[in-house]
Amino acid sequence: MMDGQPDRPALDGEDNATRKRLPPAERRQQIVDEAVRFFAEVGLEGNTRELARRLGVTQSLIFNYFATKDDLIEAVYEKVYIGRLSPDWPERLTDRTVPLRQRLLAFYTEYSALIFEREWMRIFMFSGLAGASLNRRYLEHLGDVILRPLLAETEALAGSDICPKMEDVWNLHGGIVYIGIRQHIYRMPEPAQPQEEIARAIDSYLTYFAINLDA
Amino acid sequence: MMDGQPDRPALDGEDNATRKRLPPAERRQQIVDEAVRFFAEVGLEGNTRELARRLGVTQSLIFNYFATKDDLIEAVYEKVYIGRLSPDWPERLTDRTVPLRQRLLAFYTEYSALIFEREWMRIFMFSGLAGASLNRRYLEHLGDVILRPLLAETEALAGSDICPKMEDVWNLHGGIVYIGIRQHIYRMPEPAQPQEEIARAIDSYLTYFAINLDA
DNA sequence: AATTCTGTTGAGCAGATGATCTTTAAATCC
DNA sequence: GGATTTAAAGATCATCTGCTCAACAGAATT
Repeated sequence: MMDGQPDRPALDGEDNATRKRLPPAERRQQIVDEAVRFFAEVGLEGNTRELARRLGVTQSLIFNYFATKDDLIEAVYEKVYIGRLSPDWPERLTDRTVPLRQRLLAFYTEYSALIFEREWMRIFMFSGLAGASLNRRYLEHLGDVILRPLLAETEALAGSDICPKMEDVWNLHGGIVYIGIRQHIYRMPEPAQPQEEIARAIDSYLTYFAINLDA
Repeated sequence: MMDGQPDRPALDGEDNATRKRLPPAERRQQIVDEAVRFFAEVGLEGNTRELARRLGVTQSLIFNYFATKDDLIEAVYEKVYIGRLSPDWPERLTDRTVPLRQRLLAFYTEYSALIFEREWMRIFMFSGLAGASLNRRYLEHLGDVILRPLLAETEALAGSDICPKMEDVWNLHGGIVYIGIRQHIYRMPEPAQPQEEIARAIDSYLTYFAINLDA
């Protein structure tokens, strides 16, 4: 710093009292939480000084909790990826006492509520572009525990002469995810009825395989 | 530079002869071309020294052709975005002497050949994340000149009681584009039969509106 | 109240990065 | 062939950025 100004700026309001001497676990989490917001906004190349400014702490403090910036980013990944895929979905998706359409609606209603979130969408995209293996692993996992079972359910009910394939399930999934991409990556206006949009995508999928929407 | 090494590194083979004193227009284009490849690979925050190294020129030369790095990025956008949407598609998509399925297949075959390209896909995504207005403008344009006409064509042929909406067209489009995203952003393995995948997405779309696939 | 412990700060380093400017040398003109 | 023009190189600046470390001060312990 040229002018001798320390890295720690004037605090912007609110947390003037809470700023000092937090229990390490709490401070660490505070840093990760803010880092998620920050990196989601500006990208993973956002600098640690700006992040520190937003936290109302010095930049050096961050390196007290994370040896390197990459470690911090790793913690951000963890925070963002963990728990995104609820483990009970595979079971609920294959519960044949419930109509398939209803299962699909339930799943994509919950799932879209989880992922149509600016922070998740953008960090997922940033990390994907950066080549993080987490993305591929996440998608492979999704393919295994959600989409593949879904294909089996479709096969079990398919009435037409068209044989369901994995690509069809990916197409259903992609069409729905693209709603979130348009909104949060390209910042297009939020759709008026995202729920209905999802429902129509599901109906289109089911209709293609001549599956009755009521069962 | 600590060791007095100039910014210009040893040339990597091939262009040892062509390296000097090109006509300005040619050099400028050479820089933009390489910048597209480079930024597509590492992101828009890729540094100019590395870019210069790849070009086999000094870093300062780049600033002889572009006042700022932002100007260079602007030129990259131009190069990548220009001509991506062929002006004769709106006409061909509305040519009702051809079956709609055939028109859709022709369009998405050509369009996917254009956009399922790593450079385009990634620069489009990088610029979208960076908040470049070009993205939104491009998508709005696409909506106006491609998707909206497509909706009209669908309406004209729709046989079922379901009224086609713009969201349905976006869903078709999104599902197809997502194939490219999976491949080039998340680096999933290339689909075995992208053409067939596209055809099935189109058929699913048409079937939903009870449109005969042959007309 | 004095001491110890430790979360936090302040100052600064080394290397990276966008940008500038003087100098060099390849091509063109006379 | 010498002078002129102008791409391109070389050197360097100011700032930024990840990271380090000694010093400080708030809280717990005795």
